Amino acid sequence: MTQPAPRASREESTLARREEILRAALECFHDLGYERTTIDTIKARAKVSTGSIYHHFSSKEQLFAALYLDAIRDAQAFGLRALRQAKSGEQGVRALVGSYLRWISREPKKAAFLLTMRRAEFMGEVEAELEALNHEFRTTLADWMDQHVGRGRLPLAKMDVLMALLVGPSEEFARRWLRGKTSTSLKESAALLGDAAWNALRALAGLGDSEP
Amino acid sequence: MTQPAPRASREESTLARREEILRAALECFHDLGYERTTIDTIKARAKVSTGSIYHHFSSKEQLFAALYLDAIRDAQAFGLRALRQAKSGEQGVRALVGSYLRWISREPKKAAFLLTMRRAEFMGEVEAELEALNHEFRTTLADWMDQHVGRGRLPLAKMDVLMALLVGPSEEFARRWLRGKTSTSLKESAALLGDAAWNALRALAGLGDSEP
Amino acid sequence: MTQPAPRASREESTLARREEILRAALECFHDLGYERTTIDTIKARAKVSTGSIYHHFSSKEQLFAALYLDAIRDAQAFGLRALRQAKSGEQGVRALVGSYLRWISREPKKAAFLLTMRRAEFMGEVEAELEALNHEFRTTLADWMDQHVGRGRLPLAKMDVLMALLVGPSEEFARRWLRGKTSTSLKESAALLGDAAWNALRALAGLGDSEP
Amino acid sequence: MTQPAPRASREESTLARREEILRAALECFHDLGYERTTIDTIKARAKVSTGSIYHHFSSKEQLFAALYLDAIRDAQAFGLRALRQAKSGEQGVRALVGSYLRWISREPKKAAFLLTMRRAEFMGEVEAELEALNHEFRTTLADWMDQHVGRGRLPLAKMDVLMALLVGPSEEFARRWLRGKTSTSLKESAALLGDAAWNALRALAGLGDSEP
DNA sequence: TATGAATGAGTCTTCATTCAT
DNA sequence: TATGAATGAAGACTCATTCAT
Repeated sequence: MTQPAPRASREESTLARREEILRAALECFHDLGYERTTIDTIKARAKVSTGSIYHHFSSKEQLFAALYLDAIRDAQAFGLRALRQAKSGEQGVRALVGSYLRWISREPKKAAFLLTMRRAEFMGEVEAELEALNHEFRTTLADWMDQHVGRGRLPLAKMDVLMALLVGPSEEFARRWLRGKTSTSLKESAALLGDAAWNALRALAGLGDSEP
Repeated sequence: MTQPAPRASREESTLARREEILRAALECFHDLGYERTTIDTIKARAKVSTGSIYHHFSSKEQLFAALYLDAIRDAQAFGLRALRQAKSGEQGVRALVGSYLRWISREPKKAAFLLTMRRAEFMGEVEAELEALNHEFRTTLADWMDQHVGRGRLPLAKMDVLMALLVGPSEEFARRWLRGKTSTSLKESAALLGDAAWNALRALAGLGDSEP
Repeated sequence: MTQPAPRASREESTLARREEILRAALECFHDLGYERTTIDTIKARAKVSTGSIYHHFSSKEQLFAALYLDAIRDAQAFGLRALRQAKSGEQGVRALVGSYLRWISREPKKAAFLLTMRRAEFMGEVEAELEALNHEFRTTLADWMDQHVGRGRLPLAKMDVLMALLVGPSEEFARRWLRGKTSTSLKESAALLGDAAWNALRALAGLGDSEP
Repeated sequence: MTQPAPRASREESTLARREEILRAALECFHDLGYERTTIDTIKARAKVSTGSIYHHFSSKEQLFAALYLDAIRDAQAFGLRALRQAKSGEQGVRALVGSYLRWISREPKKAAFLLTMRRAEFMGEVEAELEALNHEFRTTLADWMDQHVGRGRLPLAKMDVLMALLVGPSEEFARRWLRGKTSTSLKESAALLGDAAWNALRALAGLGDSEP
């Protein structure tokens, strides 16, 4: 049932090396930005050889894109997990906002990557995967809303704005928090941002002040 | 007897050339991104010489930063003008949101620059000016709130979150709109985003459903 | 007999400007070297405009060459004056060495220029003048030797070596002194260097220990 | 069973490439001067890539400095070897002068580099090594003098001047010879320059006409 | 797979020089 | 004559990428 030891160890170390490169690259991009980060910078931080980086990633842009995908996958998984466990509409919205902020505080570098380093030009190679992720997220969210908020209550035309109202404030606040420009902590802001998200949703869905 | 013409023409053409470079650079950065835009690209689009670009801007990064400052100055001026003309709190908040969205639809490239191209690494040289602009904006907004919403109603600790609630949704929506990913137009979204901003402010300030 | 004032003042100021540029350029080249000195550096130090520099000198290389000529003319004039006043061979040789060292201590930057900054590649434009200066110096010196040391005592074949023996040590010492690498002062060294020059000349000329 | 060949070949070729670059650069600098030599010139003459030059040397200036160090190391080693083999003071001084001139005739380009191309501005990066070389040379020479000329006969204060008297004439003569401005050959001049050096040393040390 | 020397196209930037005012 | 903005050729240098070992 166990795999032959040597082979596993080879694969493990290979995987570990790939992870190490990703980790180092994330730090470099975060600290220096895309253009000030060179393959040499990453090589030095990851303590691997140039060739090793190119063995795992086909180009600098692709490495960047891989990190972006990684971050978005992480954040979405975190959010969806919270949503699925929620019993009511209100609880779900608050959980979504809260878990997003919690993820940001746990993975500030990934979050900074997601929120401030997007490079549309580099996404070409991973666009399909990116689309798939976003589609799944939006579909899941829409389904959940149908169930918990009421089918048909949110016309498609308003979905765009709704998304912006749900995540916009959290992302904007997080962006400022990541720059160290807030006096409020992420945790403190979670309740207020959750309130606002829920209120906005209620208003948009034309619900009364309280759910029956 | 005075000779204003020649002198003015030299100064004018000098200024014009600077503006032309900025305009061309904005387009290039917008269309190609920072790293795919070369000085040669800008030079060709602005129809100036390499040296001329470096006569007006000390580096590619500084040119980028100048554009960023330009955009932020533009957007803030637009928003503050709307705010100052407002007679009531509600009107002011709606005007702020509305005018911001209107500015975005009028200057989509500057807006894209502001919302999607920020490069913290490049701001070093203009950080002071950037700080000054932001400080003035926040101060003006806070003063206005004191007057129209009620002094003391918005504790400082909540200002961070309030700002995020006011502009976050508009910016998030605009980001998606600029990417062509929305089915709603900016204009249509303005009312909903204005509602939401005003509701969020009311909730945060603990105001009742209607202002007396 | 006097020239019209305005004209004189114009010419004077023009000359003064030229001198000012030369002075500034000498300092810049001395402090920074040729390639680290830009026209802008000189312009800033001389407090003149770019155009003004090009009004007086046709190129950076020519300005450099002008300074070189200036320095060599200065040094030679100084040396020849001393030589002409000498009554005997010994006195002449010592005076030559001594006055050279004195000039170096008075004009250390010009001396450094002469001794450490020669750029053969740049001398093209002033080669003729340079040749003329050197020819005159060598001729005068040879004539003087004929008179004071004895016609025919110094075969032409040995003139090369003689020149090296007369000025080589002083220049080598001066080079080190200019770099601040000597513990002896120029003044202290003058007597020893004068002795050596005279001894070397005597030996080469096959003279006895003392002149009759 | 061992595989020394491939590994050695990699190292060898790496070293060889570095040497090749140095050789080509020496020729280029010699023929064209520093500023008229471009990296492209060197690359063409050495038949290597631009990147390879920068793999071995961090900048054009540093490449220049490396050549300077190389030349000085070469010349000093040559001189010191001659000195060490000498049995007496006189023989040593003559050997030093003679071997120096012989080195110059064998390595005229390196010698020209040393004697006419020094750029103090570029030495920053190799200053320590330069100091070390010069210190070793002077120390060795001083020790040798102590043994062969007589301890204490040469007060430190005169060492500066002595050095200038020993090498100044040879260097000055060589400079003119390298420019093709001498009618005497290096070889012919060696005897005269050796005589003069020895006489100057004797005079400075206060020795009589002949060593006992 | 790993390594790191080699590559060379591509860029930013500099700076001597010109010239309209 | 003086000015300094404009020019653009030229150059140093970088750095992603390749590939022989």
